Formats: sequence, C-alpha cells, structure tokens
Amino acid sequence: MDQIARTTKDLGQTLRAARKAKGITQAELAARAGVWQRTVSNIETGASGAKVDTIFDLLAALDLELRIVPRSKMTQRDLEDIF
Amino acid sequence: MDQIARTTKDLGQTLRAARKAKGITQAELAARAGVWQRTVSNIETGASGAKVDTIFDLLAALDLELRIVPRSKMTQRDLEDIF
DNA sequence: GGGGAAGATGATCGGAGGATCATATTGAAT
DNA sequence: ATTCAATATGATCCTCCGATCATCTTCCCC
Repeated sequence: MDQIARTTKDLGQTLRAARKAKGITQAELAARAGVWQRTVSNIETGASGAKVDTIFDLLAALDLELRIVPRSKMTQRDLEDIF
Repeated sequence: MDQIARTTKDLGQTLRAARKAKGITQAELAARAGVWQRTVSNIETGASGAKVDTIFDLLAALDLELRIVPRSKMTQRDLEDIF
C-alpha cells in the first residue's frame, strides 16, 4: 500500500508509520538522520512546515525515497470515506 | 517513467520537468501556487533547502503528489549508468 | 543580429524552523 | 498503580527561506 502525501500532515503521519514499522524511536531516528528528537517530533506531529532537507535526511535514514507522480483521482482514503 | 527524488536537487529537476511538460512558465506556476517566481527559480535550481509547504504548493499546482516508497536498490539512473 | 520573453540573481526584511538546553506528559509493561 | 521509556513541548538564539523590490543574463524566434 503506497503512502501518498499531499500535505505536511500526511507526510508526518507517513514518516511516523514508517519509523514504527522499523521499530525505532524518534531519538534513534533523529540520531541516524543527524537531527534532534525535537525536530522529528515536530515533523511527525505535522506542527511545522519543515525544511525539505530535513525531510530528505529522515527519508534516507528510513530507507525511503520520494516518487513524484500525477495526482490520483481517488485516494485510498477517499474510497474508505465512501464505503 | 517515475520520478524519484532523494535530494533537493532531484526534486528541483523533477519539478522543472513537470512544469515544462505542462508548458507553463515559472511566473505562471508561481502565480498558481501562490508563491514568487523567485522562489520557483530557487527551488528548480536546487539552490535552496526550501520549505516543505512550498513544495506541496507547487506540487498541487502541477497536479502532482508524493508517494513515499522504499528505496529501490537500482534506480533508473543506475541502470543507465551501467548500460 | 536585434528584440522580447523567460529565468537567474542582488539586496533587504521579517518570520519561522532547527539547534540546544530543559521539563512535562503520555503510554506501555509488569 | 508504579515505573520507566518514549514523546510532546517551553524558551532562547541563530540561521536561512520566502516576500518583495529590483535588474541582469539567457535563450529563442524572426
């Protein structure tokens, strides 16, 4: 199931899910990415319009990458909302 | 052909390609996204570690979205470099 | 080669994020 | 319920982006 992000909030949720899937803590992810636990928390909570570089650092530490794709007409969530 | 981004430079190049594919100028994209031509130029050139919110604004204006996926072992470019 | 549109870039300013200290609060495990 | 780890958050400082003015350079077209 692909994770789609159109907002910082989406991105934060996705990052959190990915981190938990790997079974590591915010502090550990922060250490790997070279940022602060505070920053990871902020981003996961969607509180901040973070900097792109920071996001890429986190993605790399999680072995993730971005694919830029055309917007799908229907997202998984749309479907879930309907049915 | 999917566009993969692991760095701000990748992202800038992808955004520029997408914009040109739509045949619009930086100024027009900027207007649609509610930012400045200066900002679009900065991001496309990869000069700035832009803010995530700005990126999402541009993506929306280009009808694009992000998919967060596991890193592929081999990227398209890797293959091109080999063959 | 001349001309005009498109993109790059200089400078200043204000706002907001990340670094960095800290503590509070939540959540899970026993 | 107690406890300890994990996460959220307060406060300050500094840096850097985006906003906003501008001009300069590039490039394409005739």
